[in-house]
This record gives sequence, structure tokens and C-alpha cells, in this order.
Amino acid sequence: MFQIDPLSRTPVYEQIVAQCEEYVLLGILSSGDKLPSVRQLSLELAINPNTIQKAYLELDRRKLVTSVPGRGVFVSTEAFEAISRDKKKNLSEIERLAGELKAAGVPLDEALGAVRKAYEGGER
Amino acid sequence: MFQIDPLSRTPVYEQIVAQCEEYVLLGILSSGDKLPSVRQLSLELAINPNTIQKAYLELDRRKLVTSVPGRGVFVSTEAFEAISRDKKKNLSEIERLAGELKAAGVPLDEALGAVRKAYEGGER
Amino acid sequence: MFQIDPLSRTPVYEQIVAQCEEYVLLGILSSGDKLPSVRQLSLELAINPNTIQKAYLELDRRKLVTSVPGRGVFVSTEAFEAISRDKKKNLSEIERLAGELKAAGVPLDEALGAVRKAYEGGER
Amino acid sequence: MFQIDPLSRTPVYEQIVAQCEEYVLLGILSSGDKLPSVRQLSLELAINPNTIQKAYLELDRRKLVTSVPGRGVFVSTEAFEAISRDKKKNLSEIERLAGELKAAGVPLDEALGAVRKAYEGGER
DNA sequence: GTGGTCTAGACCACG
DNA sequence: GTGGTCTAGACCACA
Repeated sequence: MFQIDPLSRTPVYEQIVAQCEEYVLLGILSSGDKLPSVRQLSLELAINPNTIQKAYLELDRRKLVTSVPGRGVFVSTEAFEAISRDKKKNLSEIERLAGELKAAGVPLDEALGAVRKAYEGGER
Repeated sequence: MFQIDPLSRTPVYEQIVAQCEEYVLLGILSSGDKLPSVRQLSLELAINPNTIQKAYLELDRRKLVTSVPGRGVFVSTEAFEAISRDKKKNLSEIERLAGELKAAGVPLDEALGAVRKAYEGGER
Repeated sequence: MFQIDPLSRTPVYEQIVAQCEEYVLLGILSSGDKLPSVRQLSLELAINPNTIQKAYLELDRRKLVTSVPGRGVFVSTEAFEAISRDKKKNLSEIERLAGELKAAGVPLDEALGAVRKAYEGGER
Repeated sequence: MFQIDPLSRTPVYEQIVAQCEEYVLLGILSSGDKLPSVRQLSLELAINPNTIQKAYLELDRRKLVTSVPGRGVFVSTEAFEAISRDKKKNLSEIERLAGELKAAGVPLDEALGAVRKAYEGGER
């Protein structure tokens, strides 16, 4: 279910968090779905349980997931909205990057093109 | 000349690199200009010389600067183009972020708006 | 009779205890009333019998209930007073929370308002 | 500086978080103050560094503290407001507890008295 | 030396 | 079996 690259510079637990976000956005994970247990995923990925735990803790903190002791970790009912809320930060990040592009002499059309490229394709 | 925030979470050496890039883009620094010596800047900013050294090394690696042993560190002749080249990465980064926005249900116009916002306004 | 939320972070057995307390306070349960058997409630709520047992044990410990071996579990004669006694702890808890509010600069009126809000309204 | 009770039911890392909050509210810790390093505090309290780390991570998450790698952990400039914001939750908690008191037959005056008791005394 | 991440393995409360 | 907490010790980037 999850695929991690232990050689990547981004921490393993963040990779898990990011993939989980992606799966929710893609509809692969939906509200109420049960995530793999800490132990099971730790075996599956050959990763220490603590690291999985840390990832799940972060997902819980972001309201993407509710972990109920003794039963498991579940995608929260507000998961999708929670992500959408978080992703709004991307707008200011894009603004910042575009500002740098402008200063570097990259024409506006090229910057707009990158955005359009991302949006073209499937409806979703 | 440089202003660093020691409480920021972005490493000090990266702050120096980023400001140096900015100064070149703004024309404050031009080809041939001499940067402060490691020793002088380390005193001025009350920062460990190693950190300054690391920043200058990174700037050299990015072809923004050429260090002439015994004479000092100078803005390279190709500095501006070097930065512009680097900033092209922003385009793919913007594309990635925009892709996430799309998945999160943010309308295209809003994403394009962020880019336009960065480009509108005076010369800068 | 009982409604439990398996996704809540408060343990299931505590949810049962709390609802039982509430029902006594509201007069829905009175002295001498028989509670559902462990087996029956476990089926009804689709919950492990051990969990029901634990809830009833806790209720017994709090003198809210007396379990008669072979006959069942009954609301004790002193149930209402037992709860009232327990709830006195709320007073010191409120005092503690109010102390924090004071330190955080929240005006007294606001804290008093929260209490009054809880008391105003119909009989309940 | 910190005092923890390893036998308490509340996790050690939460005890540290709570004490840190308290110290900020009392003015013992102010913006910019440096907290003990993870290692130092771990030695001082005879507690595993990971546990300290977890406490500091939580404090960072609550905007009470900013940890800057390589330099240390510092009380954030917005620490006081961050706590005040969090403590507003106490109001609804008080309301909930007061609701229980009402149901248990505790007179309003007694509940109000608990709040007043917390507020009387020093100005602050 | 500092914080950040990770591993290995343990105990607990809960179900 | 499940998540939550904790210990013991390691390596890394950064200052």
C-alpha cells in the first residue's frame, strides 16, 4: 500500500504522511477506512514501528486520521477538507516562487503555463 | 550587507545564499563585486566562520561566485544567468504544487491568480 | 439503551459508565432498575463482553450499581447521591481550569459566563 | 527547572509540556529564552532524550517554542498568545463540567464560587 | 554541542 | 492484537 524510499532525503515518516494525503486526494482512501496497523505496516515496509507511529501521529495532528487505541487508525470523516485546508498554503508558496521567477526574468506566460499544465487532463 | 535570522528554521548558510542570489537579481551585486571576507562577515553577523565558509562554498558550487585564493570572493561574470538557470526549477515545483491544488479542488483561476499577483506591480 | 461511538478516543467502557451516570441523573434509570445483562448488551452494542464487564465493575466500584450474582446488575439505592458525591470533584476541576484562564488573561466575567450558560435554560 | 513525577498517570512528556506552559504564563520563561538542551534535560531528569524530544516537538507544534537545529530550543515570540489561545478551550470544558454539576443538583452559587475562588488573590 | 530522525525492543491500557 | 509511551543507543546535518 505504501512505498517508501529509505535513501531519500525526506524523512521516512514524512513520505508516509505525504502518500497518505495523496491517497485521500485520489480517493484511494476514504473516510472510515482502516489504515494498516502500526505493527503490520512496520513489518511490511521493514521499518521500525516507532517511525510508523510518528507518521500516524502527524496524520492525526493534521486531522487526516483518528487513531483509537485498541482498535486501529482510521481515515477521519473530515480528511478531505483537512487536506484541502492545508493545501491552501500552496497558493502562497506558488506566489513566492513566481516572484522569484519574475526577478529572474522568466516571462509571465511561462509561469502561467506551468500551472495550466498541471490542471489540464482528467476532470476529477 | 546581509541580515540573518538565527531563530529561523532555515539554516543560516542557506539564508546567506538566498540573500546573495536576491542581491544579484536586484542588481545590488554585480559581476566582479567583492563579497565580504569570511572573517569580516563572521564578525559582522556574529556567526561561526564555518557557516560563512559553507555559504560561500555553496555559492561557488552554483557558479554565482568565484573565490580567488588570497584575494577574496567575487560575484562571477555568469552570476545572473546561473541564477536564472537555477530558478527554472521553480517552474516544475510550481507545476507540482498546482497539481496538488487541483486534486484538492482549488479552481484553476485561483492558482493562476497567485502567479499573476506575484508578477503584477512595479519593476522590481 | 446505550449508544457508544467506537471511533471516539474515550474508552468504550468509560462511555458506558458516563451514559449510565447521565441516565440516573436524568431519572431515566432509578434505584432498583435492572441493567441489561453483560451478554445481552455485548450483543446489542456489538462490543466485547469484557468491555461491558469492565464498565459494570467500574459502576459497582462507584456505588452506582450493585451486582447480585445470578440475578443481574441493579441501580443501587444510593445511586443518585453517589454520583452527586463524585461530581463534587468537578468543583475543584473547574477551579483549576479557571486558575489557568486567569493566568492566561481571560477576564473573570467570561469564566463566570461559561458556568451561567450551563445553568441557564429549562429543567433538563 | 522542570520537575517530573515518573509515577504519575499523565505521560512524562505531557508533564514537561504542561510545566513549560505554566512557566510562560507565570513569566518565568519569556520570549527568546533558551530551554535546556534535549541532552542536558535528559540527564538532569534522568529521562530518555527521546521523551524530552517528544515534549519539545509538542511545544513546537503548539507554537510555544521554536526549535532551531544546531542552536537549541527557544521560547517563541508568540508564546504567550499561543497559550492564551489554547486556554480558551477551558471555557467550554468548564461549561461542560458545570452542566454536570447542575444535573447533579449542585447549586449555581457553588459552581460560581469555584471560579471566583480561582480568580481572587494576586492581581496578575 | 544542538536538534531531527531512526532502530530495537519493552510495558501499558484497551478491546 | 491495537495504539501510546518510554528506554537505550545510533547517525546525520548544522553551528
